[in-house]
Formats: sequence, C-alpha cells, structure tokens
Amino acid sequence: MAADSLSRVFSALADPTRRDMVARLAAGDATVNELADPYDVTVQAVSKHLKVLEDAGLVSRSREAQRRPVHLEAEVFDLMTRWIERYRREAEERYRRLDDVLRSMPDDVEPTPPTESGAST
Amino acid sequence: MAADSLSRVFSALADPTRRDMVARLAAGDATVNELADPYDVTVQAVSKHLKVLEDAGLVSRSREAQRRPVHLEAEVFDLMTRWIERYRREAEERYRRLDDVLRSMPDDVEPTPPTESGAST
DNA sequence: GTTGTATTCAACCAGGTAGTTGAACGAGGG
DNA sequence: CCCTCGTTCAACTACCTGGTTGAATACAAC
Repeated sequence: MAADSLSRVFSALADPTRRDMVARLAAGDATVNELADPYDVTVQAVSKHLKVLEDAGLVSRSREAQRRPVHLEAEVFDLMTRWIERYRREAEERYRRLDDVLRSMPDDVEPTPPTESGAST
Repeated sequence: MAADSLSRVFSALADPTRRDMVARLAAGDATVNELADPYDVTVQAVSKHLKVLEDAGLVSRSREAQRRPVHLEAEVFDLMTRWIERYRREAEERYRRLDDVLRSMPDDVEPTPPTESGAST
C-alpha cells in the first residue's frame, strides 16, 4: 500500500524548516551548507532534515566533487495531491448531495441506502 | 513547535490511522465509537486522534444528545493543495527552463565548470 | 436518584524526533 | 603528503507523540 510513503511525505512536510527548504529548492538546487545558512541550527541538523526529505522521495542528491547538491523531485507531490483531491471531492459531493436531500425533504425520514455497511480498508 | 496551521494539517495527515479516519469521514459523519470500531486501539486513542484532526481544522464536532458526531471539513484541504501546487509548479517550470538552456547550449561554456568529464547529452 | 452509554481527562510509559557536540570520511589544493 | 572544506556518523539529551488504564463528565432512560 502507498500508505507508508504517503506517511513519509506528509510527515516530512509537517516541519516548517523542511517546508522552507522545499520552497527554496523549488527555486534551484543548493548544497547542504547553502541550505543551512539562513537557519539558526547546525549543519548537521540540516543534513538530518535533508535525509528525511530524501527518504520521503522529495529530494535527491548527486555528487559533484566534495559537494552534494540537493535537487527537488516534483513527482512525489502528485501522490499527495491525488490523495487530498480524492477525499475532498468525496466530501464536497456528499455535502452537495446532503444539501439536495435537505432541500427536497419536507419532514420525512432520511434515506438510508441498504448498501451501507461498515467501512473497510 | 508546529504552531502554524499548515504544519498541523500535514502533521495530522502523517498518521495512517488518521488518514483512514478522514477517508471514512469523507463518506459520511460518524461518532467516536463508530470510528474506533475497526481499529485495534482504545476509544480514548481515537478520541486523541480526533483532537489532532480537529486542531488541524480537518474535522468539526457537534453535539447531539450524548453523541458527538464528527464531520469532515473539506476547506482545509485547499491550504495544502495550494502549497503543494505552488512549489511543484515552480520546480517543474525551473526544470523546463533548465531544459531550454541546455538545448540552446550546444557546445558552449557552462556557468560553473570546475571539472569537465564529457559533454552533457 | 440511579444506572447506562458516549466521550473526555489525567497520569503514565515506550518510542521517535529534532537538536546538540565531537569525530570521521572523501575529495581538492597547498 | 598534509590540510582544509563539505558532509555525514555517533552518542547523547529534551521533548513530542501514540498508546495504555482508570476515573470523571454529560446526557438519557429507568
């Protein structure tokens, strides 16, 4: 299941520093030291953040002499967008449907489809 | 601390159980007990998860007798989608631009050529 | 008023995470 | 070869998180 990688991506982006790194990397590749500069933390801490982003598939690192330029991988964003949009659409549709029902319902009972059983994975 | 709302939303959805809850809530409102049923954890744990989702603005709870039906709030998804799409677009555009540059540079010099180990293809 | 049901609060524990310092490693330049 | 720079590894600490159990609260039914 893609749940695991989805967890890694969401978790990676739950940190403001990492989100800021992603934002800056969207403007262009950078080295660990360059990335670390604006933050008030050690380079080692930034290196750890980078590892989290890398494990989530959000960035990749190449080797160029002793530097390791960090590159943003945009494809993983799709995974999130797909998940988000799916449930948003569902929720909004349901909302619209409910709205319809309420409007077309004088004071009768609620329609309960017989195909409704416990939700499963 | 993850005080900003974007951090809270990403953090909330980083947990597979909470994502599953959201998925199920997209199909319709549910009570805490209903939500807790399929999971192998106590109701209290689910209540905590719900609090996280609520703090993130992903769900809301009303009061209906002693039950507290949970309702999915779809708007917050927009916040994430906007963030994600912004940087994805930036990254993709940059990629396209780079591609252009490379194509318009047949055998010219590169901006930073410390080592030359073959032409770029 | 007492009982029962649904939910939350409080205290606690195990594991993970973000940060630190200090040392090691890898590649170029003197 | 030795030194320096960029980066990562290792060990440690403080805190946050997800889980537990047990008690408390809120409302409905009896």
